[in-house]
Amino acid sequence: MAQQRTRIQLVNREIILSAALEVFATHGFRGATVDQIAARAEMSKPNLLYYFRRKQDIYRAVLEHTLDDWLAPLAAIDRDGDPIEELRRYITLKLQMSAENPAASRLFANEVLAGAPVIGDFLKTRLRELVHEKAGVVRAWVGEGRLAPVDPTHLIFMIWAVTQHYADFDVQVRAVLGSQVDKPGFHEQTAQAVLTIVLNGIRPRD
Amino acid sequence: MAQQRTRIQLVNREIILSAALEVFATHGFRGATVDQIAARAEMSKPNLLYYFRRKQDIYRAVLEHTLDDWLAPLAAIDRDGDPIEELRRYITLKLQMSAENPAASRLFANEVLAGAPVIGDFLKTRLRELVHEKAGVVRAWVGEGRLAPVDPTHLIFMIWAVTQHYADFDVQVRAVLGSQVDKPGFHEQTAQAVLTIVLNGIRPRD
DNA sequence: CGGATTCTTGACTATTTGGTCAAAACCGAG
DNA sequence: CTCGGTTTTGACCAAATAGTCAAGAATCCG
Repeated sequence: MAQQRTRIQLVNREIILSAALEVFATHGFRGATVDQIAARAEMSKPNLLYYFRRKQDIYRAVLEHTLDDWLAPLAAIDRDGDPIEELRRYITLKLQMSAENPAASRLFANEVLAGAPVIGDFLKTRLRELVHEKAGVVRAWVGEGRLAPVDPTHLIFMIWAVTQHYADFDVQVRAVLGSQVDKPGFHEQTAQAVLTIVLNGIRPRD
Repeated sequence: MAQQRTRIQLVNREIILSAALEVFATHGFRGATVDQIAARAEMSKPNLLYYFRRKQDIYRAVLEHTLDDWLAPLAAIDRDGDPIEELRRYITLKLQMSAENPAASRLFANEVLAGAPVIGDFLKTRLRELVHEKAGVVRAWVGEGRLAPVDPTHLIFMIWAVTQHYADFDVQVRAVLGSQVDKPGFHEQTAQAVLTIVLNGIRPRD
């Protein structure tokens, strides 16, 4: 009974996680309420608490549910590929994720803004190691003259900042750009603009 | 009596705004509590509510207190200056503000993440106008061949994203970089890295 | 079908939280 | 010092919120 998952359980846990993602992404852990999540999941609060006994449990589950996806694109950067092409792919992938799942980006933003009480360990271990590894790759590329001399870690931060900005600050972007955000081709135009600047910024000059 | 401000009032309002900035910046409006703010301001809750009658009033006051400063650097971009130098100055100034007053940056981040319920109008009017004006300046520079062909609005977004990232995601930056964040010269090194990539990214190529 | 198990929820509790109020403490001008 | 206004706070209230519980409804399995 402990680990057994019925079909209903699988379905309902998914519904809850998806509802909770939206609510936590908008208001953060402290600002979100269990009632809000239950309402969005269209079930009673006690029913929701039947699947996750505490608010914390839902929050942790949502975070874990998203953490791995988040790292995948960075992990995929290949030391043996062409530097500009690898970074183009990385930036494109991150922009795509921000566009397709902005709530995930906002969830992290809220968690980090609050001081990363839950994912602090993750940041200091797995994330840190991965960044150092990939910074090493970039550093090697720079050493071979295949990239302009750039600080590898700050380059990674910059890519995170820019790509996640379009998810986290969507409301601001909309306020400035208006309806054109929803026009087809907007994401491509954004990708084009970001790629132009960043890739030109790191392309080796002679 | 209505508008009269005694010395004590001026002092205490400052203390409250400063305490509230920290709390709202960390937990957002909904996640922050009046008790937390009162504790940080080292006064009783009723005393705090003597100066600001509602939580909303404190929040609005803190936001307004910070909004104008936030726009100043962008407003200072001068069409008649050298494009690269103007943007270097803008980026440097924004990075400096993020370093000196990270709480202000986080306050906005939280507000925008929550859907900008309070500053939504501001974003759609004053911010929008200012961005369009300065985008026009950048567009003119590009037209004159003094900058590489870049989308002006996305350039502004990119600068915001990168500069504010170091304030908003400070915890993450620290997790990855460790204690070196506190070493003297870190901010200069960051500015160097950011300026190198962005400015090279938009410098005209021939 | 029928009994055991799983799922669902109305009603409830304890705690937290935003906000009030009246009275006490404080302060500053005469 | 004294008196009027200002500031401060302990005690309180109502609403919101996390979480419980027992009992009813649905589902599964033989």
